[in-house]
Amino acid sequence: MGIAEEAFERLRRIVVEGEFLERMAALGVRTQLSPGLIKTLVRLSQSGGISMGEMARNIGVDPSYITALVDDLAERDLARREPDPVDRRVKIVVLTDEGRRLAEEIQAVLSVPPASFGVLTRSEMRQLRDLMDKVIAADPALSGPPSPSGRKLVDSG
Amino acid sequence: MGIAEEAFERLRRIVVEGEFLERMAALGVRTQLSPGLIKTLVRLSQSGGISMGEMARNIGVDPSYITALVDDLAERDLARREPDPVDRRVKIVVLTDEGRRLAEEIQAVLSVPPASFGVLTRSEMRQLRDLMDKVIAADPALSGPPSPSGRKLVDSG
DNA sequence: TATTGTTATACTCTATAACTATA
DNA sequence: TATAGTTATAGAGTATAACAATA
Repeated sequence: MGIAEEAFERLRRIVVEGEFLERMAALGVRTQLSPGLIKTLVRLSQSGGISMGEMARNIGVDPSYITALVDDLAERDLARREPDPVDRRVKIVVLTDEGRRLAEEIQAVLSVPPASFGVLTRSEMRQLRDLMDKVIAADPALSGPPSPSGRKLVDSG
Repeated sequence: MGIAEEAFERLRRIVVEGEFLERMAALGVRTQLSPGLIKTLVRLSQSGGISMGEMARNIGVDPSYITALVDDLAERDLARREPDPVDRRVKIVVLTDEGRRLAEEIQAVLSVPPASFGVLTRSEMRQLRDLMDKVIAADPALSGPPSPSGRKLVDSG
């Protein structure tokens, strides 16, 4: 196993096997939102208004399931459909104020590092963040910022 | 957002939003194994022989579902139940040779870093790995090695 | 004719409750 | 009586196929 593999294997274990998973589960319980709904909400808050189809490609599920997902969010008053001004087939999904608030709350929770991160010094954390930024910048699917600055799609599928 | 949050938020994005997810999906398609089965297989190869109940606690699902999971693995000749020598209620699940082979193959795939890791220099990758090791060592749920060296459970839940 | 979204439906994943065997 | 595992069943989560409206 090369160094890159070793490094990534650690990364993966920390995220998918560590304390983080429990936190996701707890988040689901507290918000009463399924993983799919949480993902949808977060992506919506990153893109600030995308069509049903874009969303389907974006989070990698079938369009018919987006209908169900958005129905669900709409029933909870977290999102709503708006007509596209130029193509009447298209519906744009936008977050309500409450949806945006909840999405931000969720993202905050997701960003809280596991307690074990406490062993790193500030300088090590900076190092880590900079390394991660370099990797993210090199991944076209990730390099769009999480702030609502516009598009950022897998799209080319 | 502090530096720790920034660092972890990047980590999380790389693993859960990047190329890695597609790879997991592709793995599922190729092996015809559901995420639950893959997780079970990998955990089994890490512990080399645990009871149904331990497994349920270990991967965090209901015991009844472990029955279904192991039934499925057994049908595919990837695992089998063996009687516990001291408690006749207990069944020990062990991988077959083919199961072990497949589990190793899966772990190898999971460890392949995304292409974007290529932007890191060797020294940066070493830095990254060492930082991750430090974090893992501080997380009691993670600090058991993935090699088949015995137990390693969440257990205290 | 092709595309966006929806509906109806079915299949997969997972949990709850009741049960059997053993302790 | 309590615990390990199983069975039967029900509920989420998600996809496929057929459809309506618009392009």
